[in-house]
Amino acid sequence: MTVRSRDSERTREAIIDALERILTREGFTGVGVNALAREAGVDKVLIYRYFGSLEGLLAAFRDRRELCPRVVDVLDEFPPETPMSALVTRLLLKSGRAFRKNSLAQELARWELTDKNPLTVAFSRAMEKDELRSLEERGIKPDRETVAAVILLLSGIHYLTLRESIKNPVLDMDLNDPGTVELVETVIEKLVRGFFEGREEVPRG
Amino acid sequence: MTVRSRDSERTREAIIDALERILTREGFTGVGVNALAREAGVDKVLIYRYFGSLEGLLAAFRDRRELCPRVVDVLDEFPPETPMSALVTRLLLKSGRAFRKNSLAQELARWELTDKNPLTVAFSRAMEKDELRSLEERGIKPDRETVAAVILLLSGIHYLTLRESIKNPVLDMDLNDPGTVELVETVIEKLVRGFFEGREEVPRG
DNA sequence: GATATATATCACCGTTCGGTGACACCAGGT
DNA sequence: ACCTGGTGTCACCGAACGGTGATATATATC
Repeated sequence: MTVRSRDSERTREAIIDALERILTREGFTGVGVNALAREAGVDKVLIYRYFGSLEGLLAAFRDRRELCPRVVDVLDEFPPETPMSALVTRLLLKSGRAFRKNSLAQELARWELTDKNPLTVAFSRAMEKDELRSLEERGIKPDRETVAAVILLLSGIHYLTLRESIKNPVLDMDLNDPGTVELVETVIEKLVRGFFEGREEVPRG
Repeated sequence: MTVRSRDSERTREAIIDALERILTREGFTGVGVNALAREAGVDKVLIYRYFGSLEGLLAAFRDRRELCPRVVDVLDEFPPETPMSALVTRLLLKSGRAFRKNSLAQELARWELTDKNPLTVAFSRAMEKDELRSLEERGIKPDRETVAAVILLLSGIHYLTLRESIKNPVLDMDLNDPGTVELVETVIEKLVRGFFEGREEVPRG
């Protein structure tokens, strides 16, 4: 065989890239030292050498890749007096759309539901806290119930997306159909609006 | 080795039982012909003989086991004039609690998010349609938006449950803590109530 | 140029995987 | 007694898995 690049940093990147490709293409079930080495065009011993173990590689991936797209800038277009319900609705829709377009994030979410490792844990943290940070950075400090509502709805969106992307959609709800997406988004909007309207009447549970 | 029971029906059951045990104990990643045969105390060739393939075994499991607990009888305690929002809320909470107690259903849900086979497809169908049938059997014909709302919230509940049962809870929300459960259930109740209140004002979208 | 070190390759280990062919056994009917 | 068909056991296959030790080679230093 031809001798390879002899540049350890390049090799590391090649392996991390391979992980990203395999994860996106085949999902977490395809992730293994042999498959990774094959995909990277590299001997598998280098994975152990540079990352210690598969877990180490996952940690390196976590540290060098953006795991989920930021949605912080979503709310800038809204004037400061925009009501909470509109903000939250907008946040959920935008976040859901971004998730639907991001195969890597979907595979990570799938993995995080089945396995616990440095990568999935980090992904969880990043994914969930990002949404809330985008609110808090604007001085909005959501209470526990609001946080729970956002998390619950976002989780539902993720669930439907994952089921759809494996071609086993929930109740034949095809999220590729614009009409279905509109339906779901309408429902989200109504749920959120009703939630906040109810809370204004009863500010303390 | 000692000669085995020589009762094909018993053997079939033993294999199906082994599948149920492995699934409950180790999840879908532990399901394979070798592991199944080992667990059942049976030669793996019998799996192929009696079920044709692993897929065939999954189909047999689907046909002979109750995949998810029925919640049809949940609503009987309610008088017929009970408002929709109360019915739906009650349905979601009951269904969520049942799911949280049912390890097998959780593993099937996990599987169904990652793989598509006769068992996961059947589980999906059973799980989702069961909730709606329990409404329809009472003459309640929910419209598309209500269906979507129920599905979305139920999906969220499942997501949180799966994350919690793998000890990677969403945003440190521990569903074993009664307070957290109460919080989530309160939020569900408020979301649903607000949803239906908003709809009464605007019956046509 | 010789040496040392980092780098990459190769060969191999034991295990598990999905899958198959050959054989042993027991029960039934004829 | 003899065959037949259903049943269970065993041995084996090629492939892929995670993991490791020994070896070649390029580059940097002296």
